[in-house]
Parts: sequence; structure tokens; C-alpha cells
Amino acid sequence: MEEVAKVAGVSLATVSRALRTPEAVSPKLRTRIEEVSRRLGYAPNRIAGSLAGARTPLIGVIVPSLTNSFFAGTLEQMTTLFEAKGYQLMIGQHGYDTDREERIVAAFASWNPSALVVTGRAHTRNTLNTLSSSACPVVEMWDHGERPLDSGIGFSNRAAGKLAARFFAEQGIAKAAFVGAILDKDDRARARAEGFRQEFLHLTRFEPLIVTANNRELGEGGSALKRVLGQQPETSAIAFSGDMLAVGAMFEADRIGLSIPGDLKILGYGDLDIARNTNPRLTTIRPPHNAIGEAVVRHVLERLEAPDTPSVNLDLGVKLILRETV
Amino acid sequence: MEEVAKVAGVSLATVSRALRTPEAVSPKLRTRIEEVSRRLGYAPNRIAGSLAGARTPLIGVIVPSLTNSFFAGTLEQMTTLFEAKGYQLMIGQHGYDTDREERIVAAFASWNPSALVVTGRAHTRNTLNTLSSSACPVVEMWDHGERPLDSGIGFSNRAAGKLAARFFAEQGIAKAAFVGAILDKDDRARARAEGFRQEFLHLTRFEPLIVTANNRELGEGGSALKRVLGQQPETSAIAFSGDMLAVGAMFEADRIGLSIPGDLKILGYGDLDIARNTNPRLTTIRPPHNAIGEAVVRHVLERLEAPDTPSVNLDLGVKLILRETV
DNA sequence: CTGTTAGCGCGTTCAA
DNA sequence: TTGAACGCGCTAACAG
Repeated sequence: MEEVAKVAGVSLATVSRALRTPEAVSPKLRTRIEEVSRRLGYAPNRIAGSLAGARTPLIGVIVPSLTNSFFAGTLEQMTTLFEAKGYQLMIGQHGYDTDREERIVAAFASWNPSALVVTGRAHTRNTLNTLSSSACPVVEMWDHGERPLDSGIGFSNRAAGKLAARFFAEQGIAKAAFVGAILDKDDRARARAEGFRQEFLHLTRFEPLIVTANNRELGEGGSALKRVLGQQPETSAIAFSGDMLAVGAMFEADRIGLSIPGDLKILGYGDLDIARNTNPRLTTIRPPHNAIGEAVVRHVLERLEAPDTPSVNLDLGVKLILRETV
Repeated sequence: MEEVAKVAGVSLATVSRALRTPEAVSPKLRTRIEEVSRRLGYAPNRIAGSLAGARTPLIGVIVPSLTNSFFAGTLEQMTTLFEAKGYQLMIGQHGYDTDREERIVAAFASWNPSALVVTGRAHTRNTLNTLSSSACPVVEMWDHGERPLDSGIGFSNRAAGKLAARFFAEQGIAKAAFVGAILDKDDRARARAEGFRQEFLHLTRFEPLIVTANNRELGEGGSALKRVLGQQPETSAIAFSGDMLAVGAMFEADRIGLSIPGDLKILGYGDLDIARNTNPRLTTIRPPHNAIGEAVVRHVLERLEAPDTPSVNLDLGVKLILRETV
């Protein structure tokens, strides 16, 4: 910056102003400075800028997994939208480990970002402390519940589970099952499983079978199907915690000669691209993935532009996408 | 920090040392300072630390897309490995737009990170300038070619395309096609397409049909199949630039009553989880996804620990995974 | 091993 | 509209 100032024949302060708040500098100086700094390939040091300015154009976002297409989609969307406003995303990933989340939140907070976005509502006490003592807007996304720490934008996973149960119950199904990936770690999947169980029991008086899959990938769907059929052979409908598991089960059903939906009804969750293309096409529950990303960005930007904007707590709801597997 | 120093009865420098280089402080002071800073909930300001220390525990990684499972996988792996060494990933995503890449690289460089990792070998002149004038190790990953800017870790996509062509040619196929997603933007897919075309022509004297898909998703695989069959009805083998497209084509083939591999042979690329589970199981080419992530991390850490470590240019190769669709 | 001191590169007052 | 000066919070020399 010193060099730019020297070449342009102005002071450091003027260079800073020309680049940061151009309207506060006379047009001729401004263009000269801009020209010089371009010619010299000057790139301001953001570290110094942030230290002096006490604000960082950084937004911390923490998700459980980058390979989960929901979070990847939300992140891709948020990256693009925030980038357009000059903010940079710091992305963290904790693999459904709340202790790791704690460390990541602490690390992010120490960059004092403009906003912090975390996934879900289950955090350690320390995470909560760090989050609430950081002087920026905090959004808990992908989950809806009472009293978020600051703002909450998501939907009720429990309600999504209930929706599935109600749908099965209305079809007169008695023997149902829910297959969920890593239910011990993924609170959202667990909430869906619990909602399903509770509502199905309530409506039909039958206890559904709950089976845990070891991951959310296709192959596990096939083995989970075998386990379900082993434990409860008369099962006539299965809800899955993810479309990939459901599709894996469809492939397996095909292999063992089970027809869908005749012999077995299958309900997915996620409405991934694949759900529209299987044979038969997969009936599934669609979470508001895009709406979440957009709402988070919109809300954060509002808070940043008008700091007195109040927090929100939004339930964006889910939708049943009726296709051919039920 | 001042408060911690006061309460612990030491100077600022000692607090800094106790937290940064504990071995340089006497055990009793160290424990006292650690205890006080924990009690006070002191979190060092990384911005200030980086400005003073002239090093940032930040590694910039730029990929074309977060929703592409390859990059997501590599990122997930790199996040975990780097985090264990105290580095934080800054993740950028440019959507196959080199101008956007240019802006992201510039933004990242201005945080002066410990290392910069970009995807591929095609960059704008400005990107190249920024990259080479940044004082940190630079890795171009996922692509292999001559003379990387600094280090290169990947494989030859052209060779992957040739492998597919050779495989088809050996089966005595005359009418083949290559379906690639957004070939106009994705240089790696284009390199595979070109390698395929060149080698197939060379070995069989037949020009293969090259078809561009609009995205890399399943639905497009189905429509691409229809287009291929429309333009070249006798096609007996198709290579795809991604497994998802291939699976979409398999679903569509099923719908129109084409048997695989009898009527049509299908070759994927990626060896995603789904490839092991379709009926029939998908024959595919596996890029060294995990090896890339590991090699990048290992190399960067070496360079960071021993700055005189030389650059590398690694070709990690691909592998044909023989299953049932060819 | 510990304290004192001098910046790191910039944004932002305050005067001019 | 511009320039001089200060300080953001910390680390790294240096001296003790």
C-alpha cells in the first residue's frame, strides 16, 4: 500500500479510502489510485484490514458432512450468494461429532466472523457458550425447535417422521419399518425415526420396527432391507432416512424378486435427483433444502446490514412427493 | 490477553508464549496461565496473531463444485487431515468459471494462507500470476500434465479416456459413443472425451459419437442415451463421463427394453458407491480420489515443515473396475 | 525463563 | 477532500 501511495503521490490514508470508500475521494485521485494499484498488482492484506477495521468479511458455516448432498447443496448455494455480497465462507465439517464441532466453533469464533451458521440444535455446553458470547449473528439451520440460541431456520424432523407414519397408516399398513442411518449420531435422522414410531404407534397401535444403518450409502440400504425382512418378515412398507438407502433397498428387492410397491412399499427422504429416475420412481419426502440456504443468507445479510433486525425462528416444512413406490 | 496476564501476574508476552509455545515457559507458570485463561474463557484473536506472526494457519482449497462427490470427498478428507495438524481449510467453489476462480484465488491469497490448492491446470493469466506471486506452496490437483505451476498431484484424464477406448476396441466394438457432462466447461471431462475419441479412432478406424450432457445428474443420462440412439442407432457401447449419467442411462435402457450388456454396453467413470449396487453392477473407471487427497495433504505438510522440500508432479493413475455392464 | 519493546498492514479518527 | 497519527491484539526480537 505504501508503494501505491508513493507512486500515486498520495498518503496511505487516501489509498485506503480510495479502495475502501471510493465516494470519499475526489474522482481524479480515485481513478489514479485505482489505476496505480491495478498496475502494481496491489492486493490489500485482509488480515491487517480486519484487525484495523474490527470486522471480517468471513462467515463461518459448520455442517456435519461435506459429502452429504443436502449440506453440499446448501453450502454451494450459500457460497455463491454470500460471495456476491463480498463475504467469504469458512466451511467446517465435524462428522457428527459434537466435540469436534466444539473445536471448530471455537476456531471459527477466533477469526471473529461476521456471522456463524451451525447445523442442528444439539451442541455441547462449551459450543453454546462460544456461540452466544461471539458478538455476531448465529443461525442454527436445518432443524426447527423452540428457543434457538439466536436465529433458527429449518424444519421439524419429527414432523417429517410423523408425516411418513401417517401416510403409511392411511394405506392400512400394519407392519412397517423405519431404516435410519447412524441414528446414534445423527439427531435429525433420529428425530424422524422417533416421530415415525410415535405417530405410527398412535394411529395403528402397531409398534414399527426401527433399524439402524451404518452409513447413508446405497449398499447399506440393501443390507438393511435384508435385516428388516429377517426380523419382521411380514413387513409391507419401509420408510428410509435417506433416498440413497431407499434406492439401495430397491436394487436389493429387485435381486430377491420382491416387487415394488406390490410386495413392499418404499418411502424415501430427500428427493434427490435419483428419486425421479428409478424404476419405479421413488416416493419421497422433500425437505426444504433450497429454501433453507436462501433463508439463511437473506436473514444473515439483513442482520448485517441492519444490526437491529430481530432474530427469527422459521419452520420451512417438508413435502411428500408422491410417485410410484408406495 | 491483557486480562489473563494481569490475573496471572505475568506479562503479555508470557501469556502468548504459554499458549503458543508451552515448552518455552516454566511448568508452573504455564499451568497457571492455562488455568486462568480457561477460567476467563480467553480465546486468542487469530487475526491479530496472524498479522503479528506473518503466518496463517489457513489453507485455501478451490474446487469447481461442492456437490460433485469427488471434490466433496477430497475436501472431507483434507479437512480432517489438515485439522489434525492445526490447519483450517478455506474452501472456495467456482462452478467451472475461470473468472470466478480468479476472484476467489485473489481473495484467498489476500489472507496469505500457508498453502493454496487449486483444481486442474487451466487458469486465467491473472490467476497464474496471483498464484505464483503468493509466497506459499501451490498445488494443482486432480489433473496431471507437464510443468505445473508449483506442485501437481493428479492423473491424466486423457489416459483415462484412452483406457476406455482401448477396452471397447478390444471387445470388437465398432459403433461407440462418449457422453460427457458440460464438455465445454469441464476440462477434465473434455480431456477424457478427447482421449477416448483419439484412441478409439486410432484402434478401430471408426469415429465415435461424442455427446454433451447438460449436467452430471442421473436424469441427463437417460436423455443422453436417447440422443445417442437417435443419432447413431447401431451404437453398442457408451462410455460416460460420470457414474451418475451411466446409471441414468441404465434406468432409461430398462424402460425402453434394452438389455445390458447384451444390447448395449455401458462404462461409467468414478466408481461411486452406486456403481457396486446397480443391477447389473456397473463397470467403471476409478480415479484415485482418496490417493489425491492424501497425497496433497502429505505434500503440503512436508513443504510447510521443511520449506526446502522440492515440488512434485505426480501421476496417480486410474483403474478399470470390471463388473457386469460391459 | 521472563519482561520490554517494536512492529505486523491497515482503517479511522482528528486536524488541516 | 486530504494527511498525520494512533491503535487493532498479538508475536518475535532482544535484553535481562
